[in-house]
Order: sequence, then C-alpha cells, then structure tokens
Amino acid sequence: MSQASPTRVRFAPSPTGRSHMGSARTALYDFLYARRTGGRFILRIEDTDRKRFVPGAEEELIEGLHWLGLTWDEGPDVGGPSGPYRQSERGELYQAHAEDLVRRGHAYYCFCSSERLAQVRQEQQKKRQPPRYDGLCRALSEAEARRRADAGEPYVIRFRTPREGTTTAVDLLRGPIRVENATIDDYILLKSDRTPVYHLAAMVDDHLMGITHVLRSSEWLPTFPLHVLVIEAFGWEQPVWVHLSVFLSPTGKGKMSKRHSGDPKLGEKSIYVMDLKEMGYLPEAVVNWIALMGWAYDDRAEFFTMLDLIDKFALEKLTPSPAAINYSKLDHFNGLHIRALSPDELTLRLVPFFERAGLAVDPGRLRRVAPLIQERIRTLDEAVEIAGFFFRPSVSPTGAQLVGKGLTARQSAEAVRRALSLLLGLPEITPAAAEQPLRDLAGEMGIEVGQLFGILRIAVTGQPVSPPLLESMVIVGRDEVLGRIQRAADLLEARAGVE
RNA sequence: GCCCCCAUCGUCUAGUGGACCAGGACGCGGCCCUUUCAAGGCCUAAACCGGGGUUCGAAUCCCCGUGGGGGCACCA
Repeated sequence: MSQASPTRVRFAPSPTGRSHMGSARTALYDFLYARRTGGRFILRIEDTDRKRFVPGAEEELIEGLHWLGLTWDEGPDVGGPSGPYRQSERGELYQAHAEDLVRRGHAYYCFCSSERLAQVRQEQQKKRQPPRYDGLCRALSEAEARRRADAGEPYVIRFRTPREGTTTAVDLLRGPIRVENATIDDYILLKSDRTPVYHLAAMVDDHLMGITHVLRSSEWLPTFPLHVLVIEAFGWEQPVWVHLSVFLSPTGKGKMSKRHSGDPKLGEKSIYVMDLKEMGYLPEAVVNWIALMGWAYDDRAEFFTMLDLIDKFALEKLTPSPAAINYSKLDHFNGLHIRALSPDELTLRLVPFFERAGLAVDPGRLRRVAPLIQERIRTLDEAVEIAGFFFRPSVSPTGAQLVGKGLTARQSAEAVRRALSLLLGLPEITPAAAEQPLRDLAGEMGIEVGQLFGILRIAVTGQPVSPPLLESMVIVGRDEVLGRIQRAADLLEARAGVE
C-alpha cells in the first residue's frame, strides 16, 4: 500500500430501504479509515434502480449518519470535485464506458429478451446446471450487432468474460481468492434502458472518484472476481479491496434482516439506525458497539469514543468471520456512555424522552434529577420510568402498596406517622439532616431501616424502585413531600381499620 | 444443484509455531458494598469443530471432512 496519494474511501449505499446497523458499520469504518489516514471520505448514492427507489430513504440515511457523528468531505449534499455524487445523475458516463468496452472487445450487445433468459434459466435449473447466460449473442459479429441495434432492437451490454484461465482477486482480509473464469457469467453491465448495473457503475465511479480503498459487504465476494476483471478490462488500477463480514441475527442463524427487527414502539429491538435513537441509545454507544463487531483493538480496551477509534482504527485488524448481533452488549456500552456524559449533557439528551411521555419537563429540575439517575439507567427512555414522578403533580400509591415488607398495615401506619412528625420537626429535609434521625426511628421501632425507607419511598415517589430517597425528597420539595407522606399515613390508617 | 467465504467460551473477540493447563468483554452465578434499584469492587463456571499431516513443538501452517454463512436478477 503506497501512501504516495491520499486515501479516498467511499460509502455507497443505495436508497432502497431503511438504513440499518450493518451499513452504518461500513460507513463508520470508511469514516474512521479516512480520518485515521488523513484522507477523504466520500458519500455516493447508488440509485440507478428506479424500481427499487424508496422516497425518503436518502434523507433517513443522511440523518442516521449525522446522528452517529459521521461527516463526509464529498457527497450529494456537500458537493465536491468528483460529482455528481448520485449515480442517477451520471448516466452518460456509464454508457460511454460500456460502449468503450464493446469497442475494445471486452463487452458485447445482447438482444436476448427477459423471457428468453428466464426460459434458459429454467431449463438449466431442470438439468441442475448453474443458471447463467448461454452466450447466444456473444458470437454475434460486430456488424450484425450494429445493424440490429440501429434497427431499434432493444439490447443490453454484457461483459465478455474470458472463457479460459483463472482470476485472482485479492482481499485485504482473506488474501488471494482464485476462481476459474469459466465459472463467471457474462454479466449485464448496461440494461436495455441504458442505465448501468452495479458491476459497471460502481467500478466506473470508484475509478473516476479516485477511490483507493473499497470497504463493502462480503455479499459482494461472489462477484468480486468479475469486478477485478472489469477493472482490468478498462486498464485501471485495482483499489485495496476489503470485504466486511455480514451481521448475523441475534441467534446466529442467518444474516440479520428486517425479519429479525422488531418495533421499538412496542419495546422491541430494531436493527434500524434511527430506531436505535428512539430506543434510547446514545450514538456514542452505537458507534462503540458496531465498531467492535468485526474489529478489535487489543485484548483489553473496549470503551471507545469516536476520537479513540480514529486514533486506533486499522483495516488489518478487521475480522473476516460473520458476527451475531448482541443487544445486551449494546445496553452495556450505552450505560457506560451515559455515565461518561456530563450532567448538563445528560439533561439535554433526556428532555425528548420525557416530552415524548407527555410530561412537562422543567429543565432546571431535570438537571437536578440527572445525577441521581445517571448510574441507574441503561437507555435514555428508562429515565421516564424511574424518574417520571418528579414531573407529575402527584403520586397515587394504594394502601396495599404502602404496607411495608413484613409489616402489618397498622405497623406501617405507625411508622409513617412517626416519620412524618420527625420530618415536620426538622428545619430542612436533606440527607444530612434526615438520614440519621430516620435510622434511629427505625431502631426505636424495632424495624429494618429498609422497611421504613421502603414505605416512605412508595409514599413519596409512588414506586418501589426509585433514586435515593432523601435526595429525591430534596428535589420534590419539603411541602410536597410532607403532603405525600400525610396522605400515605391516612391511607394506611384507613387500611389498618379494615384489617 | 453450482460457486465463494468463514470456523477460539452461549455471544463479541485476543491470539499470526514455544511466553497459552488459551487472555479480555457482554451475559450467567456467587460474594462485598447498600434505604430500593443501579453503579462499583472481588470471585466462579464457560471455548481452540473432527481427522490426518508438517515440526523437537501447533489454537496458530497444509490437506480432507463437518458445520455455519453468503451468492447464483436487465437488484444493490
């Protein structure tokens, strides 16, 4: 690998659906390698197939990349010297290159109809032969082909794959891959509507855009030798080829697909980038997570920021074997990155989740809540569950819920009543002022500290699991705390009367 | 069916002939801490797919099986 010229890498998605973590990882590696080497990162949209085009897909794609913190130096939205960056706007380029190949004998016109092709395929399948073009038009003379084309007969341009010899395609992670040319089909390069297929468009663009390293899915491995042949036919230099392993479903059975993706609105795990955001994951955590599925730095470090990754990323450390996705590891990384946030930053990230839950968030109060929940949440949406009560006007535990563990309603009522008068006698309700007296009270009553705090926790927060009780009381406010405990005492006494 | 790729704990992985009775992380289990829940600390269980070679020596190299994955479109 000569470093004479700066590296240029591209991410070339096709806007045919929602963008998922698999392509996000490819984009991440592209980005990391470009930044690591001081090269350029190019975004190219491969939208030659109008039938599969999905409106809005490009927008969601760009939104997702931005959310992850990826930026590119050239692309459809930012321009650049090698544009246009949408293949649908580069039509003439592909036509000219395809014709050039025909002129030089590396490709030919094929007039076979889709129907005939389908029939040929069917017969081959019946005879259990590999499905491929039978070569009917390969033998057409140049003059004959010209004549039929001029007569208006529709045609495609096919690559004239050598019938003899072998092709060696070199992948950075796998080394040389040798295949018999006889097993490589005469692939269509230019469709009858004059638009190119990937095998032509990507090769032409990578060359014209000066791409030095191609990172792409290993799904391209089967046609890899074809691509090497096409580039050779043009007389161009091969880029460094790197085929990234695919992601497998969480069970490891089959590659990850929409089939394995749930609806985040139902609390299910999704594979789509923008769903990950909705599920309460931090982009920092997602980046850390996908970076480590197929790449490792050494035998120790696992927590990485984007800056760390740029500093340490190396193509040679990529692994060629497929990886099963593991959401519990994402949860782990998310917890780590949440804890690495400043309280101010955490507050900012939390706001949309409370709003989404229909709660009126007071930013000042949320900022005070943030440190209390920072080490208790693994995803941002969990904050609503554990700290939503701070933003509700009241809580409404039932008498049954208020009864302390292992205590009767009467004992619980007495405990709350005594705690209330204790708290009323305090100049302020803070951990420093209230904790010891409450502990002493539990001791006097012969109950566990946990039992007393448990009842008060339900009384004040309305839930059995909450941030630390006394700290929470400070934020809820003295008057409201006293009121809630008063109501709890009433409820417990009513219940004690029934029992 | 044909072609291609891959193969270390359940999962993600470190490991490029001796430093490996195989290391880390997630998850699991236990202990400590503790007002709940977490976080944190400590500890346990858990793997080199099988068979042949090569070598003084193989997780590491070669071959054959097996298993897994991917691909066989006028999609990308």
